[in-house]
Amino acid sequence: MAAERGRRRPGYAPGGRRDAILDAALDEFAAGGYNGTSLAKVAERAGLTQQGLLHYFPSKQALLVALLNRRDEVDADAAAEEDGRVDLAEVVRRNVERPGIVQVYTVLSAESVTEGHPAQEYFRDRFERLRGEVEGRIRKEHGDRLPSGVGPDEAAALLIAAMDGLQTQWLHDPGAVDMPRLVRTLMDVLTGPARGGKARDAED
Amino acid sequence: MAAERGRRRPGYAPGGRRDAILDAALDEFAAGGYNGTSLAKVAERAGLTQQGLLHYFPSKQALLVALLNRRDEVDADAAAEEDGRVDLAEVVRRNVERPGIVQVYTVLSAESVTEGHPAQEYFRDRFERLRGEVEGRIRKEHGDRLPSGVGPDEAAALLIAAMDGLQTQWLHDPGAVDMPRLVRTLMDVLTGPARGGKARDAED
DNA sequence: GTCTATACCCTGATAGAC
DNA sequence: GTCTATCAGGGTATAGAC
Repeated sequence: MAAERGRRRPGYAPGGRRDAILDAALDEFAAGGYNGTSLAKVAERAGLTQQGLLHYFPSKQALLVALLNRRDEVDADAAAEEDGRVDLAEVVRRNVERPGIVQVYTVLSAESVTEGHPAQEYFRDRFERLRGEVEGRIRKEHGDRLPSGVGPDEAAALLIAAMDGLQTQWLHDPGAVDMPRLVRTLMDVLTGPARGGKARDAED
Repeated sequence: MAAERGRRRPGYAPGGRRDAILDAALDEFAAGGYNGTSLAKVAERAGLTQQGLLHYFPSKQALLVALLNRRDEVDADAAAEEDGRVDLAEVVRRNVERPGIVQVYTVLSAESVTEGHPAQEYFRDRFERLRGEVEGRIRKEHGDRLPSGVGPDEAAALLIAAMDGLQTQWLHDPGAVDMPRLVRTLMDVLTGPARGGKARDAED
């Protein structure tokens, strides 16, 4: 389902040029943002020239869009594997091991609020979809009103916001915030006192 | 206290060139980020040439630093007026009226996690200071352990994170999230059931 | 499919006239 | 204090050889 997009997709297999370029773009956009990264840098990391890169992606903007779409496909595949669940605590645990991914996401989601940024629509839609998914999951698990008195829609927006904000703090100073623990804490507090399975493991 | 910095500060008064340039830089950095903004654009908005601008600020980096420092002074003055309190709910209420300010902050705080960004140190320090201030305020008002069982340090990191994350969502889609309401909700939930003065006003 | 060559514009910054 | 002139470099993108 997430596997076909264009007609034939030249070189999607591992080792394919297209994917190598997208990998390089991910690293470079993470390191410098979209505006701060040149096609030449991406190309060099992928092992070809800037003009060679433009054979696969006709413009810098197209490269960014392709990168974001690929991310969605990977996520969709992963979600399918674990049966459609959206376990935020698990997402956070994984993210701590992948600072690169976290950094592209953090940088691009903020950079894209600027005028005419090519990822504007992407992130607006993504936030909307994400809020809906998390809200639905909360509603299914805890009902239409959480014990804390908070609505599932509010809890969803707050959880997503906190995760993003914590990522920014964490990227600036990885030792300063314990993301998995804090997200766990917030979930516990939102979903009400001593509810939703095993609460905290450690005592403090 | 926050009023002197250099020796004499040429033209700090309203109408002063220096301040006009910083105002322009604020708007332009908000619209395009640091990397996405040229000195020429800032200069044009301020009503002089790029080279004229460089007479006041020797480099683009110096301009950014000056901008961030001025923001701190303004904040410090404002905080002094209301007697050192850090009322987050009030901050959010005000921010909704100033999308420009919110946008520079959001864009720059994320952009500055990139390699070699000139505002890295500024934001790392700012987050650290902010966490400390909010934690201290919570501790003074609610004690060393909140009724919810959450520590003041955790609550501080979460509140700041949620505010920043909500700003990003809000900038992408202003109608999608009610920032003041959501922050209020989070504060209530963190500080425990029906504590901390008047809880929610509306019923729903 | 990948390269060289190159067009064309924008960038931050310097030198120096007025 | 502000401008014109200018530099050296880098940006995206196109044309066309191989």
